[in-house]
Formats: sequence, structure tokens, C-alpha cells
Amino acid sequence: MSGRAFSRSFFLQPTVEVARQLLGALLVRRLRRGRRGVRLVGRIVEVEAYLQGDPACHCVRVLKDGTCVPRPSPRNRSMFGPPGRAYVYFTYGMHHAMNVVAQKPGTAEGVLLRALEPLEGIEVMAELRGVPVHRLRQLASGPGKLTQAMAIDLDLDGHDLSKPPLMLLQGRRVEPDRIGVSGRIGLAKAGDRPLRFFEKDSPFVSRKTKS
DNA sequence: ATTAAGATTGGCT
DNA sequence: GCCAATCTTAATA
Repeated sequence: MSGRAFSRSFFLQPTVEVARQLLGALLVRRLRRGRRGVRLVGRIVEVEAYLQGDPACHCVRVLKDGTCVPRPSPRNRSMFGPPGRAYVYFTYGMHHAMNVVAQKPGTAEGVLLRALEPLEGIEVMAELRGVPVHRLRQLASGPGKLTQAMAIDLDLDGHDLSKPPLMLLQGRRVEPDRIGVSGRIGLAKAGDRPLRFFEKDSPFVSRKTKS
């Protein structure tokens, strides 16, 4: 199960295209467990794109007249940085979520990783999640579950995803007719835009698909 | 300084 | 389906 990192130019494509093409890619986490090293691998099956001029994006401020302006802040600074890095944030007082940063520095767009198909290191993932090993579908079917299963937290904010201990590698491509599209989940604003992409057949995607 | 909302999850009805 | 948990961030004063 090898695979190579994505090129810089990959992340400079339109972010929606980056999102679609990240389906099928592998997220690989190297962890130290006591004296041993462990490798956790998941295949990306669900993502959402967050764009400039998008009221739902953390990097945008919505003015009274409805216009959106970039809003750099300590939390979202990774999104304004180089592409191919991680933007990890903490929310609801208990969950982390991870994005892959796209576009050149200064342009804050990214792809939220929402669900993985667990492939390797499943026992460790289950332990990190606090669920029985056989409950495969509960391991990473949601942005908060995914980060918990892969031991991703704020320490990895800004991390270059072409290097250990957290890598994004090319996998087998998901054919366009196998990709489902819907509105994004859990948003107060702009939830209607078709910016969520998922593998239609996968039992590992998160739940409610509004649309 | 104060406060409201949040790219969620899990448990309960 | 509904709601509490939990606390940081960002907006408002």
C-alpha cells in the first residue's frame, strides 16, 4: 500500500476539483506507541470544499451588506499559508477537524476531510475512538471522529502533508460517476451550495445527506 | 469584559 | 428527531 504525495500544482487547481480528486486518496499517520511505531491508514470517502467569498468559510467575514471579505486570524492562519498543508481547528469545546489547504498563499481555500474508510491500524483507531474494533463504520464517519481516530490535533495545524508523521498520498482514483454531491452539513449559512463530495457506494460516509 | 455561536457527537425519546 | 456537553473564537460594548 504505497503511494506518492501530491504535487504542488495539484493543490492549485480549482478547490472544488481538488476536493473531488481527494476522494480515494490516503491519509497516513505515523504514531509512536510505547516502544513501537504504528501506522494508521484511511482512505478518504467524503469531503467538503470551503472557498473564498463563501459565508461559511472560517476565513471570511460577512459584512452587513452581505459581501464577504478575507479575515485572517490566529486560528485560521494556516488557510492563508502554502497549499498542501493541514488546517486543524478545535470546535464545540471538544472536537478537532482537519482541512487540506488549497490555492496559493494569501488565498484561503481548503477541503474539509469528513470521512475515511479505515484500512490499516484499525485496532489503534478503535482504541483512540473508544469504540469496539468491529464497529468499523463508527471509526471515522465524521470530521470529529476522523481526527480522533487518526490522533490529529492542534499540534498538526500547519503541518506539511508531504511528510511524516501525517501524509496525504495518492490512491486509486474514484470515477466521476461514483461521486455523489450534496449541500454541506451542519452549516447555518450557505448550506445549499453543492460543495460536499462523497463516494456514493461507501458505507463509511457520515450520515445525513441533505439534498 | 461579556456573550453568542460554532464546518459535532452521542445519548435518549 | 431532539438536545446537552464543553470551551474557544470572534463580535460587541
